[in-house]
Amino acid sequence: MSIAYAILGYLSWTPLTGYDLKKLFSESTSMYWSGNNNQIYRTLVELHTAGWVSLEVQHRDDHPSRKIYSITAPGRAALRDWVLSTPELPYSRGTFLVQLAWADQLSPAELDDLLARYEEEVRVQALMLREQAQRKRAAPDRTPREVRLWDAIAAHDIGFYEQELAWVRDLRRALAEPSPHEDAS
Amino acid sequence: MSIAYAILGYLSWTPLTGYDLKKLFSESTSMYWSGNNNQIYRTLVELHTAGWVSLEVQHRDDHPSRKIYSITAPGRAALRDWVLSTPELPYSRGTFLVQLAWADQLSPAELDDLLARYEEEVRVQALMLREQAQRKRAAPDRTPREVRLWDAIAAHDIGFYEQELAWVRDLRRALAEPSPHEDAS
DNA sequence: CAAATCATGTAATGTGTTACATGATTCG
DNA sequence: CGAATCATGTAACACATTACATGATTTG
Repeated sequence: MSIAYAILGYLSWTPLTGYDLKKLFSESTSMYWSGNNNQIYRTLVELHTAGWVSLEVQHRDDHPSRKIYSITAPGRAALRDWVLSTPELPYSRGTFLVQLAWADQLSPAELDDLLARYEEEVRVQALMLREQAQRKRAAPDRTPREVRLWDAIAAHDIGFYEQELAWVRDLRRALAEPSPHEDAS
Repeated sequence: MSIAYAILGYLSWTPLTGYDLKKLFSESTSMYWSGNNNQIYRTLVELHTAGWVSLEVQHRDDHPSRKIYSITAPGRAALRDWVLSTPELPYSRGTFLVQLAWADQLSPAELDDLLARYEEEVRVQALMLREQAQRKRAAPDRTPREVRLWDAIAAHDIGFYEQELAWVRDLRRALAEPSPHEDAS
């Protein structure tokens, strides 16, 4: 899809500068683009030429001037169309599964160590997200349903890492036991 | 990381051509690169200049000639190092959560319809993977532990979509109920 | 006064996909 | 004989990240 609609989404709340958007993206896990400005500034230019955002340049002596972007009516319509468009399947990615695929060359101890390191990373991440979700409980001027949706999004992220944690723990437990059926009659 | 180690991994089993690798990648969900050849052929050249693979060109009159790649000793060492390297956190991605973030502009019916369409897509995918996992139960000449690892990888994929399914069903159920705390005293 | 933050952007590079191009062989 | 598969590769483009560049303001 591209970052364009995520930017339109934020602008549908309130006008923002490129720098504001950059911060929003780097703070959010679900809006996963890593707060890199190349894409943001380029996309804002594209959105502007498409007529989906308008901009007001704020010249200020003593201050660097800011470009404040606002969503336009066509922009709102485009956002709405996109939100209603057929959703795509999500996917889970990480190099770890690829590492694991070729991990049979490792000794049992090495393999368990690898899994333990992974488990620890995932555990910390899950914990972090859970805490963060509680801290962020300040709903500004959003509707109750919107708050619910954002809560569901946060819960999704947490669930993902908790599922990952359960999976790796299961695997470690299974590998610790003697291999099944190996001495089949 | 890049596709390079996945290629080395496959070659650690048996020598293969670029075309073979292309098929392997497009068949596998966990080896997620979509079987596109640009990357594969380019990477094979890079691996060759790095000395991690060797190639034998099979000229055959009447047939298109094939380049058969084999892993070298340094290639095996590099693969082993990489497998032992610090695993990275996985991430779940999909545009759907971004759509959902701005879905409060929809009517309740539109929103539920969107969620229903997503649920259906995810349900089908989970089913497909579950069936596929059962069909693929033929272990060639792999060790029992390796079979276990690959089973775990398949289970991971299935678990991901089943978790997704449970999440979207929960959300639909929650949204069907009257909003909680809305008339807080 | 040094470091962090505000605010804009460009350059280089990496990663990934689709489509194009070529030509032989095999299978229905 | 037409379509699928084998087998190689290139071109164009989309998406993403890191690093660079500039310069003012605020904060410790």
